[in-house]
Amino acid sequence: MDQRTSEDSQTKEFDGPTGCYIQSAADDTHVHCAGAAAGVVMNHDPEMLPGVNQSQLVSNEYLVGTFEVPSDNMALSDHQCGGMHRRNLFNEKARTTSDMSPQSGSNLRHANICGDTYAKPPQPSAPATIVSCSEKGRYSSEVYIHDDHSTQKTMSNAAESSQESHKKKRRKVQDGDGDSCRSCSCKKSKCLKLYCACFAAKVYCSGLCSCQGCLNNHTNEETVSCIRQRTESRNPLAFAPTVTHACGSGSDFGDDSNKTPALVRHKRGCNCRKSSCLKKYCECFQSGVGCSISCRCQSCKNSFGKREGVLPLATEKMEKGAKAKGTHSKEDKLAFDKQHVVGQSGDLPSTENLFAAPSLEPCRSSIVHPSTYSEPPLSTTRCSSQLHNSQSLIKADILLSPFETCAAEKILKYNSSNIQEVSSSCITSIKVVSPNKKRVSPLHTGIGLSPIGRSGRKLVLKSIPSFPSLTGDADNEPR
DNA sequence: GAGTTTGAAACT
DNA sequence: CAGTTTCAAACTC
Repeated sequence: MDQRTSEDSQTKEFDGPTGCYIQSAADDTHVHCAGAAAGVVMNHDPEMLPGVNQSQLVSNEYLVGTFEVPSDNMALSDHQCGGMHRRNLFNEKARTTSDMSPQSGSNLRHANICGDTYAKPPQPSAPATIVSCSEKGRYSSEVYIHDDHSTQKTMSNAAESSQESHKKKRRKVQDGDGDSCRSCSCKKSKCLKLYCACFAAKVYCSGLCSCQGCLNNHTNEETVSCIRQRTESRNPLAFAPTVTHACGSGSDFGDDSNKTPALVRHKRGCNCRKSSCLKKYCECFQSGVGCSISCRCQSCKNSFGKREGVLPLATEKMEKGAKAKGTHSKEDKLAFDKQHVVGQSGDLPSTENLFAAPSLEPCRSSIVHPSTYSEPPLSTTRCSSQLHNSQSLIKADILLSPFETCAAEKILKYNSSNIQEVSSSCITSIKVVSPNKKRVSPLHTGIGLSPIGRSGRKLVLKSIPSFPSLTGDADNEPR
């Protein structure tokens, strides 16, 4: 039965943020994506490109073809795979082992086992998928990925064992300390939304994952790239690290050694209501950092530092002085925070504004684990090179880069021309723990190093337009 | 291991 | 932009 013709065997989902259609069918896998960098026609849907053999199509960059993999050998190394990253593998549809015909050609699989996608477990409910991306006609190329049934079949063994250890793996992974151990268990998002920890971390899903219908793999580079761009265009901070370490003294740990340094905070903060920021539901807690004024949590009891523990820099020093005399109640602190934040925001962007700017992106990439970060880091040199004088610095500070915020501070402080030195030491993201980037709260300051706060001097930032999209404006910046 | 809870992300 | 829904991880039993 050709399930592609069956209406009830298909589901189509329009991915609003990405502008893509993800269409699922019970029997086939299609990725149709007019992606940003597409220009690649891979293994095709024979219905769409009749007469073209799956192995005949060659991408612009990689050979697209098939190769044989023994059914019990799922762990070819990336080296073994060579450059054949783009291959027609989709694990979407888990086939029962009874469907397999090892004696036939079905054990000659189109397997995407390169790199971190090897040994990817099959996707039990995985549907065929069509991803169709179109963005205002920008893209003219398409990517077709035709799922080969045998591909799916061959993965089922791995899937079973993978599913078995799913929970253990998940816990283990998340107890880990880096992207190298990241995994996900996505079932519906196809690992193409920020729900997916791998996608959010800009890494491809790996054999550690137990996701279903995963499209976040080397095979779908174009699709992933397309959707990443979409996601990022919607929220420039979508892939920014959530925990940052602003520049400043390393001794800023406050009085409580159990608390994280005041400058290490979740960039957007959490929004916890019931967990009291004491469970891993809380992104701050999960990241091992205290809550900050950026948070909107209720009943914060974050053991790494309660919400009131971190104030915008404008108030931080004042607060330190206050702490020496005693602690504030939370209500007092909140009132205190609000007062100061509002006071600042009227005249110029708060430091969180600066950090929340899309410009964080260029610098983020430098801190993502290189082995797992799947895209070339954006140039941090660009950021630095923009800072040739105070004027351009300030502009860049707003429009481009978070570490330039710090650079701006120092420059304004010292009127120094050693921008690059400064910027390189400014904001360091210590961990990409929780990839979620939902809110960009413009009015609070969590980790900022506001020059205002230190000197009381009001900078000439208020006339600077709010944050443009990262890609566009950043690219337009003078270099 | 299944079911529930939680809060971020996505959607309307 | 606020409210709602979806999603996957965290958690509980």
